[in-house]
Amino acid sequence: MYYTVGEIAKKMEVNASTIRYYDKEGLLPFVKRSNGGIRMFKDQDMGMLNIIGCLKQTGMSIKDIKTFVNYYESGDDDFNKRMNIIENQEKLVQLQMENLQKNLNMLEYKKWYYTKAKQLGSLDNVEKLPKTDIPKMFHKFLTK
Amino acid sequence: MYYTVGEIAKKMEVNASTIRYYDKEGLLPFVKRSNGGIRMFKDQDMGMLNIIGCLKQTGMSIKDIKTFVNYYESGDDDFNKRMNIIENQEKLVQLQMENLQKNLNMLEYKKWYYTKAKQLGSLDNVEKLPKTDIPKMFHKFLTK
DNA sequence: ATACAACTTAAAGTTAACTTTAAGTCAAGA
DNA sequence: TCTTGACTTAAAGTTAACTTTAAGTTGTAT
Repeated sequence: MYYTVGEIAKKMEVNASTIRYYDKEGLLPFVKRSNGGIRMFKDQDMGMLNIIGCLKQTGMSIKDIKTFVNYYESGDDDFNKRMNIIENQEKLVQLQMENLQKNLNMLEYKKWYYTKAKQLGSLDNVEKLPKTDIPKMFHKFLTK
Repeated sequence: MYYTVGEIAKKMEVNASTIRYYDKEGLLPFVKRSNGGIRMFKDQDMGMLNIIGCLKQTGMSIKDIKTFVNYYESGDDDFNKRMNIIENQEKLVQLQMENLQKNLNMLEYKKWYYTKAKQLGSLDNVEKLPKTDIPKMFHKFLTK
């Protein structure tokens, strides 16, 4: 069972031209062609397409994804290189999540701030609140 | 107490030219100038700089941050607009985190996969494993 | 008063990751 | 066989968010 570039694009929820671009950049060396030159994706290719999508969604550049893909082409003999890339990416994702969590806390603070401003009638009145009236979790966001 | 563009850039861990670019794009209408034209940042400005940094780090475009900032300039009278932006951004951040978590799970699967390949001697041997030998949490990543 | 590091602007340059265009080819159905 | 929608490539275009450059100004320290 084979899939065309358009079918794969739909599955991956990207533009077909994006898939062609990835191919041109060397991310899809495993994709075979028909006699007429049409790309023929196999079910078996989905594993690689998914990991490529995963690396892309977690911020890896096309260039670095290419490096990763090329370790596959060079055979079965060294899992460590691929493993290192995966483990490093895992650490990067954890950092991204920690950073997002910090930013989420800041947004929570701003929400509290505006809610309080509505209650008290103005932003100035929130600024005048004693520190004891500000939830402890928000103290780190105070500028003065 | 005033800070120059360079001092603020250091605090925010960005290039000074980035701050100037943000100013040019209308993100910093609250920054006053000296008679000679030098930007003078106040401690009081840090709150806005921090929320700008937060919105930027969570993926908001310069254009949309500008919209948010402009609600401040238009005064104290409508917290709802700012609140809506903050709440919407919060939802976006939650989606980002959920997405990162899914990708982290995929990376975990790949790590398991390579570890297993090392144990069994080849990638093919991992492919041959019966489903019962694959942790349940990874079943969703199986392509066949 | 002079030096000099850091500031100023406008404009041009950079980068990554697509996206579009143009001109043509493939392959499945009527 | 013909039509037609989806495929092909190479090359040019787009976008956002900076970053650099050039030429000049400011302000602090000696």
